[in-house]
Amino acid sequence: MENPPRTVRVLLPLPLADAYDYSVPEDLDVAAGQFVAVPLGKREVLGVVWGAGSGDVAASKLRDIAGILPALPMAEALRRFVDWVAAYTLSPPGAVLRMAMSVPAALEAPKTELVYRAAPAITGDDTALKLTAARRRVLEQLKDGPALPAAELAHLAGVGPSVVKTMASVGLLEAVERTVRRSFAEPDGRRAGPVLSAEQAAAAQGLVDKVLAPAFSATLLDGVPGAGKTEVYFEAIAAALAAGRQVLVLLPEIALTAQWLKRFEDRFGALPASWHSGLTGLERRETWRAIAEGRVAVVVGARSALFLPFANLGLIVVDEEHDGSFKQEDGVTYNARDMAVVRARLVAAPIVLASATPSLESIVNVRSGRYGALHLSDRHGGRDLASIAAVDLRREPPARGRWLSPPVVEAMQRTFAAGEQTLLFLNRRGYAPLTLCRGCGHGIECPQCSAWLVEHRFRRSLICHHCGHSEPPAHACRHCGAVDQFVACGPGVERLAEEALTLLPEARLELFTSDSLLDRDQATAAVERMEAGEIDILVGTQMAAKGHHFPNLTLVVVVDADLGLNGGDLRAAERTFQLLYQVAGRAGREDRPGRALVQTHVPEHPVMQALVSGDRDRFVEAELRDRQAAGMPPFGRLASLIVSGPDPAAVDNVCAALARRAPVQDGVTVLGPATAPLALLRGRHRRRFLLKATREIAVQPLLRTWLERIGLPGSVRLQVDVDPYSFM
DNA sequence: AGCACGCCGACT
DNA sequence: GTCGGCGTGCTC
Repeated sequence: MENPPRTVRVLLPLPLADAYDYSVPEDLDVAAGQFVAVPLGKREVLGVVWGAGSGDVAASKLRDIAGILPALPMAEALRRFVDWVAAYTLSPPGAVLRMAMSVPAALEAPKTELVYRAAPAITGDDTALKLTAARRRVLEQLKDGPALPAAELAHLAGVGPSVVKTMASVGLLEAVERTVRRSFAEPDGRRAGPVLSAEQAAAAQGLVDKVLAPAFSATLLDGVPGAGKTEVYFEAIAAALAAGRQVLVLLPEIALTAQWLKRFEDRFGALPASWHSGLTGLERRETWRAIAEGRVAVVVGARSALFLPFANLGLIVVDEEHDGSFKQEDGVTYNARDMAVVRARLVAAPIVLASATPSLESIVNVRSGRYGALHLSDRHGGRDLASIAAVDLRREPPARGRWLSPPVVEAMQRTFAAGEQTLLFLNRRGYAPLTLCRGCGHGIECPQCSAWLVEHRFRRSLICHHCGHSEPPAHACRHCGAVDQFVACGPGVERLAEEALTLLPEARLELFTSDSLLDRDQATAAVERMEAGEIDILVGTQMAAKGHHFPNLTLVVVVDADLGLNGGDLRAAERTFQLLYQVAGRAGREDRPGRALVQTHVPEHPVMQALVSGDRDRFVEAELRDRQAAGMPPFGRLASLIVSGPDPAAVDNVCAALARRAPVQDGVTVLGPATAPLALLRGRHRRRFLLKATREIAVQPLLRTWLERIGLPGSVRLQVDVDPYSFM
């Protein structure tokens, strides 16, 4: 009797609702986690065996698995992580799997090369075969060393390539096929670390204990800038390395700098593997494989590194854990910091969340006992925190058409005269955020978004910061036809640079933005010029503020501290405080505290008060009270829905259907539909709903029921964002 | 995500 | 008359 066909569920890296069943040919031996090739429609795609067949599709529809890929199977913990993230974010599991299969080339058989070794029965003093001097040198070379490729062997033995070939053909050498593997430098966890202060040593020991446990734990490492958080978590990394476990360090992309890598190399004698958008295809493939095979011990990367196939993960570190860029906003919307905690739990490993300005979420998690906490209150090098002063723009406004107030100008002049460096910080790219026509008063708008086009003089174009649309600067107004009547309104970093140069024409000034520094190398070079004192004034966006320490930087000017407070979303105050505190912390050097001048129209605002007084805790308490009173995160839960489409009527229809079926339940509030602040984005009209729930209520089942039977016309998209950060 | 099928404008 | 534009829908 014939066996019934075996079937398995195969998850495909596509945004399908669920895994598909496939039948398994007799001659294949499949196990959960294996990467397989399967037919899908007319093509063949790669997927992962997710488990036993579900049986809920007709046997006649089933197709055979085409083959098993010669790659290590995906570990169960990673498969469970994919399912977990999908369920939490309400994404199709395949869309999450896609992030865990970002390097399909790494699943193919690795390249091989022929290497040569001495044939077994032959030794260097066998005289039966013609052992010329050249041949003897070749065998000598192989005597104690590894097998080698022909070219390398010939070179090392000082013979021509033909000698090796002939030796192989007469049986003196034996060719073996070997897979080509890039080797990775091995950071040394046993190297002596720096001398730590008593406080640092105690915190480090706390983390080391967690690593040695080894079990899931989450610890918030909270320390003022300069307190040596990095040195402390490096000790945890050292312990993990010594225990033979892998380590993942997540950094915001922008903080993944040459300076951080150098500190790591100084401590461990080798660079970690880094994982970021700038890797080439080959680098990705080799790194991915080496991580899966456990040949890479430490990976530092941006949020996408969270989905790498670690063989033996023993520690996760999330540095700058408060940073908003851990939240992915497109595709699967997930927060890499929060999901990192989940991944740590699934592999039973400790996680360290480090920050000088922890998120309110993490602070509340510490208070509720879910996370442990370690505090560093001293600045290790004896360097004092910069003194922060607010400049009241209402009392001391800049000159007309200028953006720097008199006290700031004076401070810049003094700093320059003293041979020290200034950072002008303005979180706004380009020359001017708005271009108006004097003739009719119309601003130049993006044709596909409800947003102004930002003038970029550096790139000679008007650019939409939301969709990337760019057009040449106009001469005639499209509305009234007036020629050359355009006027730039408001400052961007480029305009600020112009002003700074009119104030200090002899100063060496550089722009530090993603527009002027096009890649990692250029950014590194600019940092090096700044470190070497070849720059007097650095004008930059937050790119300049994160992940760098400049020893001769003594003046930091926050040109528009109110910028982040506008719009007034949930996290505006928290985010502004974190950013400005971090920027201000750039000022100061070993022998002298720096100054930070914060230009604001609202010096009485709690954020400014907290910055000036240095009283972070009071600010945090006030903010927590407000959030609790409003039932907002971290005390309540939020999920946002964005309905978008090219046809506003179709979008409104979907919104009406959603509004009719909105959940009605104690502890749950649904706000909307409302026109999104970015009402038009890439030609799509957008409406928002916001679901607010108390902390005990899981929003996912609620959302699933709500959205279950909402029909979407093809052109209308519905985007779900659990724990939203952006309210645009 | 692809790749088909499908129904309306500019070409041989 | 067809070639082809991308809207809509399916893939175990």
